[in-house]
Amino acid sequence: MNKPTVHSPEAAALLKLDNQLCFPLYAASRMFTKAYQPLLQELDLTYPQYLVLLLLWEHGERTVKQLGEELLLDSGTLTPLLKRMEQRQWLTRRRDLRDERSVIIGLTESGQQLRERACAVPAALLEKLDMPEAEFNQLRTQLKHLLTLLA
Amino acid sequence: MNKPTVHSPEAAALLKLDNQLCFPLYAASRMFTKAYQPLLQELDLTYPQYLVLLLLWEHGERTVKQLGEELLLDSGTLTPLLKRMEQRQWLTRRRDLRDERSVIIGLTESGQQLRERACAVPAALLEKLDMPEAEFNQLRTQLKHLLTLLA
DNA sequence: TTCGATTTGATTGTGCGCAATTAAATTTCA
DNA sequence: TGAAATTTAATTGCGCACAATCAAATCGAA
Repeated sequence: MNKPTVHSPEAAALLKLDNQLCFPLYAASRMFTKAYQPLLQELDLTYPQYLVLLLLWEHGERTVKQLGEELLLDSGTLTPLLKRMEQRQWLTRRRDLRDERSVIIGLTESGQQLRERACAVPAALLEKLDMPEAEFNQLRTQLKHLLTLLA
Repeated sequence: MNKPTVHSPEAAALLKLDNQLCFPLYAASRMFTKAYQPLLQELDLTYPQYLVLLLLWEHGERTVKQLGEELLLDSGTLTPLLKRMEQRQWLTRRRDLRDERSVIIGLTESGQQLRERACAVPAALLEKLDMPEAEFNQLRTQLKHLLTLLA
């Protein structure tokens, strides 16, 4: 089996945007976030901030480390993001008394209440997408599998 | 048909990260870019810069507008990115003499030559992924379809 | 117990990504 | 033709995203 080279037709084909997996992934991810934007703007949230709230609504308090593991984001991204959310009084940041290295993120009253306004967001996006449920579920499953290959 | 509310089980389920399509898309996109990173670093390229070069290698000269349409990026992203690539002498920027509003992006000699080193990148990523070709192709097709729904 | 290794977050610096605005060139059409 | 509308980039400002580094707390083995 010969390896493709720059001179081989295979290598040239692989260098075309149209044959790649990563580009539609990259573009669709940005377009999806853009589809969220008008809905999230009403809540004064960005998409990554919304993701943090999803986890807090679902699980209650989380350490920065846990949020990072679940969202695949590091402290260089999360620390300033969480500080902005703290300033807006949606969440609180405090050191774990049993292990002062950890910072525990919790919801404020406003943060809890935001959930009621956010509950309309996923359904609105589903409607925007207008994708058959079977296709949606299959794509979600495949993306989760891809993620296990990459993470 | 009742609309889901925050109190309904459906709405609560939709607010879980695990049931969403956008999050695995968002996470997989970032992890994919991270998988490219060590390979692109050898070429002194970021992933979006690599995308620009893919188009220039494939099509030759492109205006900023064309690059923006093909990559779904706007001038606020492309202009500084292209200026950095110009500084590194991979491409040239010049006004279209027939329409001074347009800026034409072309490859330098170094930019052309970079193609030979980049041709190994897609195959290396495929190997890293180690995904059956059928699954790869199906996922790519579905993501392209998703992109048409979103773009 | 103590000191080296590990864990955890914070900080710094660079590069996107995008909304909003501006400015210049071109096109349109009255 | 000439003013208004449109097109195209550039600029500005803000928020991620992440590599690299640092500092503090904790853990663990000798």
